[in-house]
Amino acid sequence: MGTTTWEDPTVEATVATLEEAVRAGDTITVFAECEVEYDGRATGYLGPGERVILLKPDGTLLVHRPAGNDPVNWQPPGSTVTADVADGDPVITARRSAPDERVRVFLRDTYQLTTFAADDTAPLELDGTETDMHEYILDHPAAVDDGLRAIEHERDTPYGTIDVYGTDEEGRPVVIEVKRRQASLTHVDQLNRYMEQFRESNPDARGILVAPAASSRVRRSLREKDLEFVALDEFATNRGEVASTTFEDFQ
Amino acid sequence: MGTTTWEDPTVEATVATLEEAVRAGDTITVFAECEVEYDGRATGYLGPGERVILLKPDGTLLVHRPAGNDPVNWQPPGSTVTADVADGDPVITARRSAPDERVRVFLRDTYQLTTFAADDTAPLELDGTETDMHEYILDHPAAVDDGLRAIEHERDTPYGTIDVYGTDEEGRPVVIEVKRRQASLTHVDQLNRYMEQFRESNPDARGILVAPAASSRVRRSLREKDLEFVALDEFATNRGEVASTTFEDFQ
DNA sequence: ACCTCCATTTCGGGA
DNA sequence: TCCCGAAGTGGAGGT
Repeated sequence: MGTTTWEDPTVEATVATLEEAVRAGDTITVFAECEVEYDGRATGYLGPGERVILLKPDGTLLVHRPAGNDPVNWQPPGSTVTADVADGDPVITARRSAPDERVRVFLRDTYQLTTFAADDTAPLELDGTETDMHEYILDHPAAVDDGLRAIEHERDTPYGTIDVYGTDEEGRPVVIEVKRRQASLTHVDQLNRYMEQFRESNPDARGILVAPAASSRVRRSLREKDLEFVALDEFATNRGEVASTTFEDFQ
Repeated sequence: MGTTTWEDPTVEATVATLEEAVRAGDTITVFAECEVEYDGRATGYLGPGERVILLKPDGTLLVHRPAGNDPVNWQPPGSTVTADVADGDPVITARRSAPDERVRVFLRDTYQLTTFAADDTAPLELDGTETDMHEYILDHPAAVDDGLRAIEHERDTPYGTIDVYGTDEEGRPVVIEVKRRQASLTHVDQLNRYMEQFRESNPDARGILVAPAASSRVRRSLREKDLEFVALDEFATNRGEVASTTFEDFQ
């Protein structure tokens, strides 16, 4: 709790502060002009520019430009972060193995450095995921097919995991693939992969793709493979509305 | 260039500074204890905790916990960011349409706030991508199949784009799907989708999945669909080695 | 705007 | 550890 900030720190102060903050398990930001080098699964180089660098106690390193959702360079959790001097400038190195890769940030001009002993244990509560949709179907099988029953969840097969499994009114096996957003051809592929295998031993099995919507192309592809589509609105997952939800709703 | 920092700003100063910095197009970080509410494609709530909030002039909002590569809450570029007061605390709101969604960050205790007029136009140079692997195959077709020739790149078909296309020693068409990492069942699906269509007019066409490795399940699935697998090491993309690459290599 | 597919995808769960 | 599939995926490129 609480932050400590250095403005325009010297090279020595930057390195010493980074080393100490990493050792202490602080969360750190650095505002600097820098160059970035990455070597691992791919190889990258980013020329000089002004960025925000974020270091976390779990070994995460993020380099953010002034635009874009994703960091321009990064190293995921589990990396080892060190600071030293090269060619008279501070260098932050984040390295990990499995895969063996390394990011190095060359601080050409360090404007500001902040350390922060952050404490955060609150869990993120998230509703409206695909799992929520699975549960909705388990609770309301008729929303997918009249007479659907004997429901099973996350059934493992040699060709992947079936989202929801059951039998229909006539006792035929039903394999259901659930998507929380617009269905695509890859989703048809996925269901088809299960069904090709499943129908070898259950020729009359039905395969149903459940999603809020599907293009005509997806629907055609399903028909060609003798598969079905059921539109189940995403709001079936009980999520709120942007316009009406307020902070108080969570209290 | 240069940063301005406020320590423990008042509620009024926080809101005024945020509004001014957003208007000015600054990149902003806030260290604070906060709660976060999200409503849009899904619905989320994150209880009190100490986090780093990053705001960018393109409308990006990121809320980072002290652990994890990904932000715990975010709003992608294009969002409209505003600051106001609710229940006596500063609130940052980032909203966008298409999809209509909103993130609100309730600052319960603002430790520090920094604004940064960052200038960064350097392009990221990245090698070792899948495109690089395509080019390697075009230059070294024998690495995939002896006698492979008449190579074409990114060949459009009515059912998707084929990574690499050619003919083999016997003149049979060859469709190649390239993956820069371990092949998975979804990659088999993708190649199979092209091949099902392609073989309707070219029954003797070969389909090859090229990747650094593939599980036995993937290999079995390929065999069953009369498709082939060729292991092509990722280092074939000419990328460097972690142990030997230095900053000087880029100069 | 929709669709497709890559990504240094990351992340979580299960075997 | 590997493998598989979801993600509020984001981002790019084409139509």
